[in-house]
Amino acid sequence: MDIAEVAKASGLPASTLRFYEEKGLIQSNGRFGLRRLFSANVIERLALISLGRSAGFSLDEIGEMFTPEGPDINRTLLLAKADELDSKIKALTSMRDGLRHSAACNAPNHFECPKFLRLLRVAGKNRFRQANIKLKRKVRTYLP
Amino acid sequence: MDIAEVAKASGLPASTLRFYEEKGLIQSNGRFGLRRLFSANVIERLALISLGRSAGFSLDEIGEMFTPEGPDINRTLLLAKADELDSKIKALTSMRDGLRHSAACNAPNHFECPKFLRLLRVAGKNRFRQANIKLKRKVRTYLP
DNA sequence: GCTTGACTTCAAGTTGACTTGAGCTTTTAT
DNA sequence: ATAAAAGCTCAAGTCAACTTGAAGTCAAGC
Repeated sequence: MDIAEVAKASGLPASTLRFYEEKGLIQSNGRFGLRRLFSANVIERLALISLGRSAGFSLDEIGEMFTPEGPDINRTLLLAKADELDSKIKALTSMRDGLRHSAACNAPNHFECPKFLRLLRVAGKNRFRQANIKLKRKVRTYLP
Repeated sequence: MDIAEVAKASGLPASTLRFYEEKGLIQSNGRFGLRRLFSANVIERLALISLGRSAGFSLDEIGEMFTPEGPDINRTLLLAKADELDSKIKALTSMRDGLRHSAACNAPNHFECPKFLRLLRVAGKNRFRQANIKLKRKVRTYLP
């Protein structure tokens, strides 16, 4: 397949495909003149990348999942990611419930609605930041 | 409360709190000298912001949820966001299942495991990009 | 009364994930 | 045979969400 076909099939712009190739997330298997040639299985790989992105993983993290550094390290990493997703799913679910409730609720302000506040507090229990932000943030110096 | 107390209670650095205030996501209610004073309810608001961020909303989107432009527009927006979250939850769930399966599976490569590929295809059905990326991306010129 | 340390502002820097543009080459349609 | 369309590379630009740094202010403790 040439890059335009991959773009069409995956829904990603060609520039993104070149960028992903440069990052090592996908491979082209040869050239026709200058032009990259891709094999069909790149589509599945791109689907997985999109899925991972939408789940909040960084491209680097997705890359790690593809290239197991050792058999056990990889397994452990995958399970850790799965657990991370679990708490993300919980947060999303309470966010969703909160939004639905807010839409139905006739309190003047969501912050005055006890149901909303309860959802907020429940959700706050498994609080976390986005993975890629968490990783790069240094130890804070604002606390004693 | 002064900014350090808010930082401690919310887990966010003071610089972020100033940044959020500048963006209009939170308000300080007065000053003591130069120093901002916050009322205690800012903590709940920050919890909601963190929750929204972890659910993948941009700060601008979160801001929109706070400031209803009209009573109905707001309600519709909230429900739309809730639906968006629903498909996000589905994607995360299949991603999580895929990861857990991969960790347990002994196929040499996840792409050779039919169970994994099936999960991938199911997840691909409700494919989407991250909201903030989707919003800024122009109409693509790569397709005919 | 002066130092200290927590605060302030404002501008500039950073990071991840792409996109855009310039300038070139190659394929394809006429 | 030639021009348009599609690819290519490589550098630079963009955007959101913060962070960092410099330079100043101010209340509190000694």
